[in-house]
Amino acid sequence: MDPLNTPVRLRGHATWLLGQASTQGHRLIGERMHAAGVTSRSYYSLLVALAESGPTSQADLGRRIGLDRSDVTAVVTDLEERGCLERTPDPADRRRNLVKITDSGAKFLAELDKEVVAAQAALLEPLSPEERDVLLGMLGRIVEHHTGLRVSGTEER
Amino acid sequence: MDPLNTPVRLRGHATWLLGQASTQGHRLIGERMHAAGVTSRSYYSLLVALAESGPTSQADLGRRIGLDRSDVTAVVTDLEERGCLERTPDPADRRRNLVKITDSGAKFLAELDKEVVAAQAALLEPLSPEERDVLLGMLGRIVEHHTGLRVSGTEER
DNA sequence: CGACCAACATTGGTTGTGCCAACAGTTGGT
DNA sequence: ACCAACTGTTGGCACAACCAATGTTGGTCG
Repeated sequence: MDPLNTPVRLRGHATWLLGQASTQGHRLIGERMHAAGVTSRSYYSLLVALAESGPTSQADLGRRIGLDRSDVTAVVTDLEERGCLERTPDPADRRRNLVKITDSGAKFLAELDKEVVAAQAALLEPLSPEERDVLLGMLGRIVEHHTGLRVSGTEER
Repeated sequence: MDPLNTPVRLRGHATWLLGQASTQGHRLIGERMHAAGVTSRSYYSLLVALAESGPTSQADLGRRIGLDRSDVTAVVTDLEERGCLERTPDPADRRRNLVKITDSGAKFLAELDKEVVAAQAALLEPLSPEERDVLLGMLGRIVEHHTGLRVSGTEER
């Protein structure tokens, strides 16, 4: 695109700016993810959710990261083939699969995490540390307002 | 998704927050656009670009709003059938189509504009007017830094 | 002048992602 | 015994972004 001639009226809209900024962020993350051998951002989300709360069902994982059950199946299958997680039938509830992260998976997640953190820094580069906090706080409030999500950093009393 | 159990590590990342906020914005705009009889956001962008700078070629329009030439063709065709714009071969350069907005198109754009502006307000509702300015300013700097775009509000000297 | 390359609009196709529908197996409650 | 709800899986749809090939026209350079 020709950045210098973007219509003025568009550039002032929050939705447009958010979309552009989000695209840049996804681009930065996508590049680094791809270099680490992963095509989709869902892989990272799922591993994070898995590491944060022990063995769970696939449906639960999907609900937590906002991924459809069907898509969870694909990601889990792929990550299982890579040895990043184990998928075993839950003896207590035979509908479920108990998904557990492996040591190899944890190492892989650490790799991805480094890339993701680096991408954040690259994206926010033009902002000072204080400004970054302000930005994250405001974005958190917006997301919280529209989704009911309790974003961290809101417990200031 | 289950907003209450989103992994903490995800919620703190700027890319995740930006993605969520951007999604909310697109949802709000999408709903209102759909109510106004339009399916894609590109329609609005294209009309804005067209209104802002007289008759132009399709390629130019596409470059300005970041839309592929092929997609521009589809949108222009549809908008032409609705009577929102006129597409005539450029006598000076017979490769091009001269695209010009019509009165009816300008009226339609005004309608869409109302919806878009309302969507901005809805999205930023939890922020004070001053905070909105700060947010837009910071987002502008991020976009500017990663795309080379000169976002309005940066000419402070 | 002719040869060549760049730009234009159009058609058609590919990819990635989110979402929905149906299915069989399972659980818990009434 | 029945029924509603849940689980994992497969398959498909819709939409946006993007890419490739085509026929045409403009401009440039030898």
